[in-house]
Formats: sequence, C-alpha cells, structure tokens
Amino acid sequence: MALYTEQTLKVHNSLSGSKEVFTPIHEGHVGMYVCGPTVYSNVHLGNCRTFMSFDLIFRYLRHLGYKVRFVRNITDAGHLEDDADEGEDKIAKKARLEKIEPMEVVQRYTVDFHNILQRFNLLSPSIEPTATGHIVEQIEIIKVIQDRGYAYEKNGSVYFDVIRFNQDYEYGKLSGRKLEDMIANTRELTAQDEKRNPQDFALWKKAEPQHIMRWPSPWGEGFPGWHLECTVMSTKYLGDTFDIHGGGMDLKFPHHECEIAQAEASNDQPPVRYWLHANMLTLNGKKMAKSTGNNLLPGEIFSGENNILSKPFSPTVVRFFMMQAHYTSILDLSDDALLAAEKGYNRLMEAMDQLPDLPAGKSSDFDVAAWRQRCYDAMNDDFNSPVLIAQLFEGVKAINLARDEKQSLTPGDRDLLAQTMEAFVHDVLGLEKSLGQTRETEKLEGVMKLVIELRNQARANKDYHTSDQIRDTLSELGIQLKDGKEGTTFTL
RNA sequence: GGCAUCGUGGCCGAGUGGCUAGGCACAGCUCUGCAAAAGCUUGUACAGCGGUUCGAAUCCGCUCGAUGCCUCCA
Repeated sequence: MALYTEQTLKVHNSLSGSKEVFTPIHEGHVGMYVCGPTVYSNVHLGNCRTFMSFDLIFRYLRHLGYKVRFVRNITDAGHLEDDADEGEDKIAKKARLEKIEPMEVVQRYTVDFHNILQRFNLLSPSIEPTATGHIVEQIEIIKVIQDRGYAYEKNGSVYFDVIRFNQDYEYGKLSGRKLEDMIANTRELTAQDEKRNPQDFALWKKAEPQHIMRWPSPWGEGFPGWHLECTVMSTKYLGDTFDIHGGGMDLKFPHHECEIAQAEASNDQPPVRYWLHANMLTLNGKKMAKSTGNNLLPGEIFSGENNILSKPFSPTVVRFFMMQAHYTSILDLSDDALLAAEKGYNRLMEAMDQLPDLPAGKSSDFDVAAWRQRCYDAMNDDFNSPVLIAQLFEGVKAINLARDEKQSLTPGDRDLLAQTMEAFVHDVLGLEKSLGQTRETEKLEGVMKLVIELRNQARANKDYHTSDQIRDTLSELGIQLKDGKEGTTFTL
C-alpha cells in the first residue's frame, strides 16, 4: 500500500485561493510542471528558493508513493534581444561579448544553474525541455489559436487577442484581475503599436535585424513569445490537463495567466488543476536588486566572498534555513537568520549521528507513532516544512534523552524513530551532512581520538592545566569537545 | 494609481475564533574539576484604529508599512 492512500494531502491552490485536498487525475501518478529559469545570467538566489520549494514538493509526493513526472523547462530563446543596457560597464561588456553566440550564453548559464541546484541537493526533474527544442510545436499551437479566432497577425508578428478571448473565457481568473479594470488602468496605445489592445501579448514576434535568435515560420523569420513555450512543453509531456503547475509568485501575472489563456484558446479546457506559487526571498528586508547592491549569488554565500554576511554558509545550511519558512511566505535572508539556522541545523545533524547506536529499553516514554503522524500532518498541510522541522526537533529531544538514558525507547520505537527521522531529514527535506568525507577527515578522526585520550589521561591525573590547554587550543581552532556519558566527542 | 500577498515576543519564523509551534539569543537549574555539549524551566508577542462575537492576534472595515506584479516590453 502506498503511503498516499493513508495520508490526506492538502495544497494551497492559487486558482481558488484556498487549501484543497489533492487528488491526481490518474491515481498514483502526478504530473507537475514548474517554470524554469531563463539562462542568460547566473542563477539568482531567489530563483533557487523557488526551485527548492518545488523540490520539497517533488520529494514529498515521491515519498508518499506517487510516481511523479516532473517537468521543468529551460528558457533559452526570446530573451536575448539587445537591451541597450550600455550604462553597465562590466555586465554590458560581458553581455555584448556573450552575444557573439547565444548558445554559448545558454550553455554557460545552464551549466551554472545545474551546478548550483546540485549543490543545494535538488533532485533532477524527469524532463528538462528547452524552448528552442520546441519551436515547431509552438508554431503549430499558434496556428490553432489563430484558427479558433483568438489571435491576429500584424507585420509578421502574431498577437493573442485578450478581449476576444475574454468574451468566451475568463482572462484574469488566476491573479484575480478583471479585464475591464485593466483596460481602465492602461494608457493609450502609441501610434506605432501593432497590438489592438495593450493587454494583448505576443505569440510570435518578428525578428528585427539585430535579433540573433530567429526561426522561419508561416509569418516570416521570428521567435516565439515567452508565454508560449510553457503552454507547449507542459501539455506535450503532461497532457492537455495536468495536476500541478508551479512557479514563482512573480510569474502569476501575466505569465501564468497567459498560459491559461493560450491553453484554453487552443484546447478549450483548463490546463491545470492545482496552481502552486512560491513566494519571494528578500535580503535584509529588501528586495534583491543588482542595481542597489542588495544582491547575493549562491556561490558568494558558499565562498563567503560578499560584503553582506559575516562568514560562508554551506548549501545545506542555506537549504535548512529556507525549509524553516513556508514556501508561500516571503522569507528574509540575513546574517543573523543564517547564523541561527546553522546552529539549529548542527543540532539536528548531531542528533542524526546518534541514531545508529541509540540504546533501547523495555518501555517507551515517547509516543513515537503519534509523533510520526504529526510529521505527516505537517507535510500534508500544504507542505508545511517549518512545522515539520519543529516536530523533528521533538525527535531530536527524544534522541538526546535516550542517548543520555534519561528516557527510554523500546527497540521497535527506536527503529521507527530512526527511520522516520531519516526519511524526513534526508528524503523529504533533502538535508545532508556537509559533505567532505575524505581521507583527511579520516586522519583527523584518528588524531582527535588520540588527543581526546591524552586529555582524559590528564584529567584523570587532575592535570587540569594540560587538559584545559588541549580543550582551549582546539576550541580556538574551531573544534569543540563535548564530554558526554559515553565519552568525549568533537564537532568542527 | 491598480491587483495580489503579508505585517507575530530580542532575532528568524509557524499557527489559530477560546486550550498560546519550533529554532537562535538571554536567564535559572541539573550535569561537570571548571566549562562546553546535553537535559529541564521561564518568556502571555501577534502594526494601529474601529466593528462582529460570550470571547479575536485569528472574521469584517479603514489607516499605516513591506514585498511582488501591472500602468514600457517580451
């Protein structure tokens, strides 16, 4: 029996604005699409949070026993038009150099994207399609939309007719906007604008001479509009209607709204059952923006090469920090918050280390089965990882008490506790011990064993001067000794 | 200006119409040669102003503030 049959998962559906019981279209299978990055610069930390949120969701669905087809695209077309951003020296220069061959830019930043996500321990999606790989499909769907009367051509470009669409369907239902309000709020069209209405958006755009990426089409050389690729790639791999569509909150309008419109205009059915939106990440209470310097790259956090944080933080600590907030809440990143998260993370991981040799007794003072269900309840409630983590710290307490033999667990409960901790910490939250188990660390363990032995000898001889010298010197090096009932251990 | 999300104790962050997550920091206690670690204990906070209610931080309205999107373009 798969776990999902005994756990009731609820998700916050942006479409209804409320939590709904999650029931996939095909029992046991879930189709999920998440809008991926545009690969023209280093992946942004805020993007990482979004992808991490959906990694958590992907992991939990898998943990529940669903077979998940997870599609996340790479946008590698349509965004490389000259931005006339001449003011920025380095970046503008670099961009101009990179624009010599767009696919080089794409390659470089796709690799960067994959590297960073891997360091954050994100699982790979099942399919990672690219926009440029689906130009034919995009052209085909434009034809359908045009045939059904919801698009028009102008000077080699094709635009989606939002007002026409709104007569038969509802434009704005996802973001809670009304078309008439939007029209009332827009300025007059400029004379040279090809659109009939400002709300219309491009399905196909004629390539100006300076535009490098271009493809032949029935309307001449051009490139697809950016909303189109997601409609095409999601429905191609997941079906005309699929279970989950995710993305950052910033994509809700207009991007996702337009996706719905395109899908309905071509298929006459809503493409997505559950829309999930991940919220933004701020830095020191303000939005991240390159222009103000309030910006951090993932690599700069790992290396410590930045002017914002007091020290480097490992990817797994950053991941833990992000998992401590709910994915639908704005999360603020700061030095204090990361420092606190790091300590909490270490405490969690040290408890995990106790798991293999935890003593067991005749009875249990901790109701492991009830606690385990509380962990599931947390995740069932719209993937509430902060509440899950709170529960895991209850587990930490139980582990520490059992280790100190202040509380006892039956062998069965001990094993269930261990198995549940492992499952949630590693499989669901995707937290791993900071990697780096090399020969050097093996040597270090040997050395430390000796040093601890010498110190204990000194202590036995009441030579506290020597024992404290050992302890204090190690402490200055960042190695902390911990005297427990079972002997002395250390942490780095 | 419009739409949306939100405003919680020293910090970060859950949650909910009455029973007050969790982490970090702080304090006390236990343990310890002294510490650290670990454990235990303590914190009645929910932007402001009105309203609904027996009762609201939780529902409604307004004000203020934050963040995102839109009012260029894809």
